[in-house]
Order: sequence, then C-alpha cells, then structure tokens
Amino acid sequence: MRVSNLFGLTLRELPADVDIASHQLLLRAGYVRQLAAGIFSLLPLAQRSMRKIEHILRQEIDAIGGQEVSMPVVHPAEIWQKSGRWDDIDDTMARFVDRRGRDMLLAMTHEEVVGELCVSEINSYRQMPALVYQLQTKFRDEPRARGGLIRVREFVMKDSYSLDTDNAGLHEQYKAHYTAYFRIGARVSLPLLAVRSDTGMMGGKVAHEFMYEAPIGEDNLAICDSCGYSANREVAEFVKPEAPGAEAAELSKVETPDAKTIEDLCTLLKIGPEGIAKTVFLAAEGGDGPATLVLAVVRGDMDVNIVAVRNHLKAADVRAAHEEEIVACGAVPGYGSPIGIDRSKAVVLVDELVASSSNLVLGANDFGFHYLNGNHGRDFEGDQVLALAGAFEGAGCVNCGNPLRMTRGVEVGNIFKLGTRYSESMGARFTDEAGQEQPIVMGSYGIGVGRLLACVAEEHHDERGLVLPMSIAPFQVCLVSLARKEPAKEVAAEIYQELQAAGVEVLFDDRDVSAGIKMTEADLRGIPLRLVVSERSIKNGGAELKARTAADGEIIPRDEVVGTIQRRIAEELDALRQAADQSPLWTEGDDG
RNA sequence: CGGGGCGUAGCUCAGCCUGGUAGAGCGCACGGUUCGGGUCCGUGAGGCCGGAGGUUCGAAUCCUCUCGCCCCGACCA
Repeated sequence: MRVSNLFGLTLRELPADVDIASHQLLLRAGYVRQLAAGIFSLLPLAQRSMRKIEHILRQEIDAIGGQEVSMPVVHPAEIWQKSGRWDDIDDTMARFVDRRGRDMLLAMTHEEVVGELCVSEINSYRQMPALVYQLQTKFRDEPRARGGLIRVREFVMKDSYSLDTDNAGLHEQYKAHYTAYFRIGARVSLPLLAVRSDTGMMGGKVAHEFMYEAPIGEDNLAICDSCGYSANREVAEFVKPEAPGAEAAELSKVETPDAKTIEDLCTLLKIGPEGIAKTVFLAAEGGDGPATLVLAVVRGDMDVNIVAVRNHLKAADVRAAHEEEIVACGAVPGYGSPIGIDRSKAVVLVDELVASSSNLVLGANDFGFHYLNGNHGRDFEGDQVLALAGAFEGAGCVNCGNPLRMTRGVEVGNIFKLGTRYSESMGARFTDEAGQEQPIVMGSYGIGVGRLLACVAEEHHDERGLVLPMSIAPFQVCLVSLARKEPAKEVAAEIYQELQAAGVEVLFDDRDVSAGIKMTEADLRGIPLRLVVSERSIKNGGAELKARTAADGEIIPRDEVVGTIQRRIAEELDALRQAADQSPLWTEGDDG
C-alpha cells in the first residue's frame, strides 16, 4: 500500500474530549473514527490489525478443537423468551419490531442461538465434546459508553461455546480456553491476568475474567502478590480483621448535627471509621413488582459489595435507593440504620464483621442524631448475616493471609462454566450411553476483538505514537522514501516491489511531502520497522532500517534489504510464539 | 438514571457576559520556497453558529424546549 492512496488521515490535533491514550492515538494515527457514542468505523489500518487479531484467535481456538460458525446478529424474541433473558435484561438489549409485528432484537451474545443449534444438531453423546465459535458483531446499548474502543456499544467478539456430556468434559474445555487465552495475550504482546469473577446474567457457577491491568480499567481487582490469588472485587474473598472484643455498653442517643457522612462522624465523635456501622440503602429489582428496599450494614471503613447483595437476594438488579424509598420504611437519610425502621418494608443484611463487633455508632433515624454503643443481636438484627463488604487494599488474602493489592483492569475476555443453564431452558438435550435424555453441559468464552486492539495500543505506545507488535501491526514495515530525484526514487520504488513480491506487508510513503511529516507519521502509526531510502542512505551503502522501539537505525546493503527485513519479521513473530508456548496451564482445583 | 461540561469552517478553538455585516490557527487548492523529524511566504475556497420555538427593528449572542457528544457517579450479559 502506498501512503498516497491510504484511506484515512492522521490528525495533528485531537478532539478535545478524548483523554485515554489508546483512544487518542488510534484517532490521531488514522485507525478509527467515531460515528456515535460507542459506535466506531474502522479505517484500513485498524481493519488490517483486526484481521490479524482475528487470525490469531482462529488459530488458537481451532487448535483446541473449535469449529467456526456464524450466527445471526438479529434474533427473534422467542428464543430469548425461552431462556428467560428477554424479561431479565433491561434496555441494554436493543429491541425492535419487524414489519410483521414480530418482536426482534440485536444480539448481545449467542447462547440462545447455540441452544437452538444444539436442539437441531445434537442428538447423541457421540457428538460431543464439541466446540463452536464465531467472530461476530454484538450490540449492547450500554447506559454509558466510554474510553474509546475500550467500552463500546457495537463490537466484534470472538465467542466460543463448548458442548459436553458432563462437568468433567466441560472442565477440560474450560481449561483449554484458559491456556488458549493466555496464548492469545502472549501472541499480541498483551499481559493478561486471570481473575475469578461473578457469573452475572450469564448464569452458571464458575467464571474467570482475563484482565489487562491498567489504570484506565473499569473493574476493580484484588491481587495477592504472595500466592497469586486474584479475583474481581465483586467476588474477592478476604480475611476479616478481628473485631476488638469489648463489654457491651449501654445504647445511648447523641446529637450529631450536620454529621451525615462517616468522615463527619469520625471528626465529631473523635473515633475511627471502624467504630461505625454504615448503613447503605439499596433497592433490589427483579420481576414486575416494586423494588425491595435493602439495608446493607458494613463497618464504616469498608464498602458494600453490591454483587454480594445481588447474588444473595438473587435479584436481577441492585441499585442505590431513591430518597422516597428510604423514607418509606421510616429511615432518615444521612442518619439511617436498621434501628427503629419498619422491618416489614425492608430487608436488612449485616456484614459478619459488624455482627461480631461491639459498641458501634449507628444512625438514629432521627435527623441530627446517632446512637452510641449499638450491638448486633441486642439493638438491631439482620435478616441475614453474611460477607457483605468488598475487598480493600491491604485486606488479608483468603489463601495465605498476606495483604491484598487492589488494582484496576480492563476485561479483555471471559470464560464461563454455564452448566445446563441454557440447555435446560432451551431444551438442548442428548441421549447418553444408557439411553437416557440429558441436558447438554455448556460453557461460553468471549474475547472482545476491538477491545483487545485498544488494550494493546494502551500498553504499547510512547510519546511519538503507537508501537504495535509485529503480530498485529497493520503493516510490518514502513518504507519511507526521502529520495528527491533519480536514481534514488527508482531505488525506493524497486525495494517496494521487491518487498511486496517477497510477501512483506509494506506501507510505502511515496508522497512528495517533507521528511518530517513522513517520519512523524510513520512513528505515529506504530509500524514496527521503518526503512528509509534516500540519496544519503544510498551514498552510505543502502537503506536505513530502524525498529520503532530502537533509538537508531542501521544501514543495510541494497541487496540484503529484503532478506534482512524478512529475517527481522520472522524473529519477532517467533519470539511472540515462543512466549505463547510459556503460557500458564490451569492450576486450580479440578472442579474450578 | 443523577450531577457537571460542550455543540460556531474538515480539525482545534475565539466571539456570547454587554444583541448590530461570522473570526484565527491547522488542514485543503494554487504559486513560490525548503528538503533526514509535522519548512517558510503569498493567494484562495470553505460556515443555515446542532435543531425548533420565543423575545427584539435586529439573535451565534437573551429565554424555553429539544437532539447530540464528553466527563464523574449509578450500571455493565
């Protein structure tokens, strides 16, 4: 490809409202353009990179037995009604009515279609294990898209679906994906971390997310650097500190004007946040009825883990309660607690540490007042005592007791053991060896292709632009001609022909613009190798080859140019493959 | 969905408070200049000031509504 023909411009200046490095660079370098919130066009550079990523994904999933299929983006509502998700999922699902009045939707994921295919294609245990996958568009109308390609509404996902006769078979495919995902990360030079995760709306029991650790990440992760325990904060376990034992003192009500926050209370009462029981008002939704008010009580120095609440209550959704909902049970916002509220109108969940602590400060449900010396079991009682608090920096690792580190990550991929969640609802059954009908045991495994590219851009860039790995760069080498006249111009054109003939993916900057522009743009685009041909380079003996990551280039003799470049490309690709071969194997318990 | 911000030329922005003939830089076209890190000079094209309504002799500017985009939070199969 000649730069003079390349569709898509580089930008000198950025749209003002872009603040993530990967997004800035992908825009500036002419990879992507935004059409609407969370909806992007891929220009040729990005499309070429995406094709390469997709190729790697195909190779790795094929290697664990995958067969590629392609399932529709538009689904009839019926199959989602069958699985139950038509009603469970909120406006994140884009729905429409076709001309015949039939309810339709845009696919968010494809478990339902796989289920339908199983009904029609799988009859016998002899047909399993099986693994199908696709690279297909998903649409999720997120309430808020952000971060450029990191969180979008329309995106291509590699999604695979394993089909097995039993849990042991599922576990084998789960393990295979676990390693394949690390291999994929290695091949695109993106460090990944597998963390235990919530199963959320996907259902099922066991799940891991593959995270790229980065400050721009939207997920909070708890990592133990000592033993390797890692989990999404939503499901992270940790060892609670011991509650200081103390004789229960008498409950007393004190005036605490303008002390609506934990911080205010600490200052006013001269205590630490660990002496306070914090009550968080939540609303659990699910089904058609009104939301259930939930009082979640944790110690003042900790946060409520919303996912723990959702999972405990089996609610479809848990959100912060509105003021009217709080007042309805007799509680006073800012001075709230379970003491004295109408218990018939609320569910009270208490963290186990609060339950074992004594003499805590709680809201008095009276404007401007708190109680001192509140004790669980005497002054208030939860409908349920459970692990409600989310992990925090320095909390004890549940495995080894060492302090956990909290960090942020971008979820690049995930793997779920679905079990029979979909096969049962969709009626996807097979006949086993004993002639009995059984539900198929499923797993589902996703990787966001565009998000992967964005993460690689985030990981690999410098002040001059992108620095893409050889495996997914849109071109392997950028041939920059700084030749002003013949014969140097002809030499550049010849080298371009030779590289192309040798199968090298080369971007030829043949434009009649200043050297500075060509160099700056070559750096910005992040192409791994740069070959400069000019009067000067020819006088010096050939062409100058420089890696994007190197400070200086070297002169390559004219007749060794193609061979040298081919060798460099092969070396870099080999290094990435070798890194992939070092990928971790599953080490956790056999049942996950 | 709650809070905040922004919509003016292809891009980045000024002008708005205090209403009176729509601006700059970059990019683009043309001419010259320069030639190994976004050269320099000149000429030119390019805008229904997001949309609708209102106030006014007169609206980019003031008011109302609306649409879009961004950020924080909530949410996220």
